[in-house]
Amino acid sequence: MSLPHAILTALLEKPSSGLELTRRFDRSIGYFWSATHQQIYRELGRLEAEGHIRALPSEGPTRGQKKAYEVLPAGRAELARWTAAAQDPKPPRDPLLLRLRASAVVGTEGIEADLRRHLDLHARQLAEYEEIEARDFGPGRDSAQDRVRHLVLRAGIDLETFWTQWLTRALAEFGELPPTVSGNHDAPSGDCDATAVTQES
Amino acid sequence: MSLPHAILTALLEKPSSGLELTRRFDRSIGYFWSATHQQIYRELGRLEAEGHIRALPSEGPTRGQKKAYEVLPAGRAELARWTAAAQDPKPPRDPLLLRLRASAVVGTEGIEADLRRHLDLHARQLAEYEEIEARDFGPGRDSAQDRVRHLVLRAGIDLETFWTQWLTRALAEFGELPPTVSGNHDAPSGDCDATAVTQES
DNA sequence: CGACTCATGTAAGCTGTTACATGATTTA
DNA sequence: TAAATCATGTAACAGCTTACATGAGTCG
Repeated sequence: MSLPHAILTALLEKPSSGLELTRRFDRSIGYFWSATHQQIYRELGRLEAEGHIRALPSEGPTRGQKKAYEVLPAGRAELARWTAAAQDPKPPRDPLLLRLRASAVVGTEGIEADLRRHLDLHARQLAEYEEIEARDFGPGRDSAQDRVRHLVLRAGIDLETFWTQWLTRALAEFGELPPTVSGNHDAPSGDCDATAVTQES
Repeated sequence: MSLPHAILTALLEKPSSGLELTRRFDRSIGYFWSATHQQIYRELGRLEAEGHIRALPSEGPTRGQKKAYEVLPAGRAELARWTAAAQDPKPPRDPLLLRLRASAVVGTEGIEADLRRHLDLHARQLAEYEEIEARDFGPGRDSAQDRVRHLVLRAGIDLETFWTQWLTRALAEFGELPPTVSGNHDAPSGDCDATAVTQES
């Protein structure tokens, strides 16, 4: 149940229409919670029905006409409640790590190129975050709001740093691997239970 | 489309019944792709219908009776295809970062305790991973399979390290924050557009 | 007017979650 | 034989993704 609260946060920062929200989710908020316009329109409808937001007055037909929303007191209260409520962290769901694990069984053929591509993408994202940090969080500026926001940005920077470092290490490891681990199509898969995470405990 | 491939990987490592798979997903594989038994049974049914796996022969009724599966050649081929295929990384979806961002707007009241709890949980997970590393990846052991698996474990360790460090930093920051950022219930929310990630670009 | 873009929406399908149901096996 | 546990499932629902539909304004 995070999307409605992401929208409430965005609307508190600045009342917006559905499309404006969509664009903002492509940038700042979307860095930690992405959403498509279909999701956003549906959720806006629900939030309005629940009395958490309301459409700013505007005449004219409902189709094709911009419709901006603002947060009502009930919406702000709900957001504060949700923010303070305990929530367990969920285990990450990462297809790339899954693929790597699978490649230990079916062969690493082909995955290396994608690791390189991911490294490039994460490096770009890291650069973008660092640019934002330099621009928006220079010296001075340390209201409580700024510091909390800087903390969120730091998480983004540190996460991208982790990925670039890990992927670099992975590619180095691949360079040292015998050219093809694959080809073991019906190979000694019997004893692979002696090992690791990767394996059970 | 990752769950079926996670299951194929698990079954290649060791043919199993649904419940056995569920237990293995609670441990090793689940560290990067969790799944409940309902998901697993449904997916096993589909994989069997598609001819990717088959139930190992066993007489008797279908209910309440253990039913083990093994991967067929078509399943192995599909897994190899999926592993090698390019896939874009998806932006993380992290409720905690979302809540922190929301707390910059509605006040940090209450979230600090949960940050502490998360720090504790991540520290435990980190310790668990490091135990596995010490046990399963000591010196020696460097078959190609082992090295790939160690790489996956390293990702887990590095991720948990990131979280513990970031949460520690966040809590330190909170300690220095004025006791209550909250209370700005209808406060100067007008100019918060000058700032950050957190804000648009 | 025709094509294009902006803006809001509908519908279908898939994945993941929660709650419950049922048969088989063990144990007190 | 009653209760607990193991093992396999069913059903309903919520969230996310993809594809498509429709109206309104703009520009050639």
